[in-house]
Amino acid sequence: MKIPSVKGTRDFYPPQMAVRNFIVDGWKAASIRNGFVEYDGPIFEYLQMYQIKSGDEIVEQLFNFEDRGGRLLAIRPEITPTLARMVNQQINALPRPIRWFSVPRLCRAERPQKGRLREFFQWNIDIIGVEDVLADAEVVYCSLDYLRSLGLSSKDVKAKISSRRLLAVILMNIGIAKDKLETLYPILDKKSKIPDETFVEMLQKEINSAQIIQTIVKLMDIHSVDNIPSMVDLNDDAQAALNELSQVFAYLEKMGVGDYCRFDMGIVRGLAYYTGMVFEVHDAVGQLRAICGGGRYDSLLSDFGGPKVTATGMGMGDCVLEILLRQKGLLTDESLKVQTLDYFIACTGAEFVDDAVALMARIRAAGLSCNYSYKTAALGKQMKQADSMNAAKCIIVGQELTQSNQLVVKDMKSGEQELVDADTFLR
RNA sequence: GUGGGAGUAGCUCAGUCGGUUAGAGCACUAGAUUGUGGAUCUAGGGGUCGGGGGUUCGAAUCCCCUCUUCCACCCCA
Repeated sequence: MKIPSVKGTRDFYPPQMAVRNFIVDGWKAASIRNGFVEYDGPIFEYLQMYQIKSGDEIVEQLFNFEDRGGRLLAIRPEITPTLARMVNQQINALPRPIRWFSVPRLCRAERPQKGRLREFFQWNIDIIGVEDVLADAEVVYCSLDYLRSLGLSSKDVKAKISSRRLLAVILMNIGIAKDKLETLYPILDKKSKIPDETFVEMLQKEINSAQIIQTIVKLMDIHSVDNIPSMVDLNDDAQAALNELSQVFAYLEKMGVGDYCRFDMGIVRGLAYYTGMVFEVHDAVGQLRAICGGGRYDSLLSDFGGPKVTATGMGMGDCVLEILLRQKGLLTDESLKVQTLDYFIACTGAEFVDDAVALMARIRAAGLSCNYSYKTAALGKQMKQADSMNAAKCIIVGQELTQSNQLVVKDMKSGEQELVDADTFLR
């Protein structure tokens, strides 16, 4: 009986594993050079943890089960609640600021589609305990630093940045009632996916004033915070929020990634818990879903029973990223090389197997990678194997050993070979 | 959860007005090549045509159900 793989999961055969490692290794390297340290938690938690942050509707979107002790558990669909729990548990002992990263394997019981599977990896970085918007800028920078290191330029990807706080005060400044905000957010968030007429129609259902709608439409089209004051009369609250976001852009400019970044009021993000800057990185064409997203969430720790501590962070999944990298041809042969070897040992007859095995052990003990063929048949076959394993060098153990105690060492790239004394080799 | 496209060898696919023993390229294995790799040539293995049911003398082909996958919605932490 053949059992298929489960819907929305992937098997990582060596070539796919090479891609995954390429992505994950890059994430870790970027985290470390940006001054983050790694953490991880369990892959399942109490179901309740996810209900706290996302409500009861979330239950049907994650994999949950009851253990033999009657505990209601869920496989983690995100790691932020775990982070909040872990930080809260040791909040007084942890030196601040907390700059942590993780690359958790996550599961969500959603219908799979392009760029979204039921099991995936997600890079998370978070800075906890820094109120300055410099931390927000750093989170954006870190994401872009990674993408840039892969060879993605500002023509390939764009960081669209906004601010929940600014959005709220601007909308109220132009005459939107506070209790209308929550119904408007999803509409603004959809703007980039729908025709302009549809956008206006949706606004008309919520807003009576044609002038206010007109102002919103205009605001949605601007891509620099500098243009906002000329379009809206700002009160002190709004001016403060604007200054804050301007500072984020100023920092990003200083960090050298200003050309990747632009203001976009259409970035709202689904989660209600964002309190300040929010951002998403998209492919420049806008054909894929977001590559990454994040923002400031100042009440998350307190939602999980901890103190009110400010935080900002970002998550980036591997699915969309891989699609983009393939589209841009950035998964090179070098990055996808499944195996490389320092040495491959070929021997020309069964009488040399003992010598070859001893040599193999000596090379491996020296910390170098080495492989050999289980068959001593045709030398050509063994050379072929050496080639397919990407061996840098091939050692031929044969008559030279009995005649003059020498090994043939062949450089597979140049094709040149030399005779080396067997006793002094690697010693 | 809703709607649409697709499923034939490990991969990419051809093959349907229903008809003999289901094909190609790539990949894999072996040989040409028993002391020299990437190339070439030759041969071979590998398929219950996604699964189940139905129509029929006869189904990869037509019908129904189901599973998987892709795409668009819902949602997106």
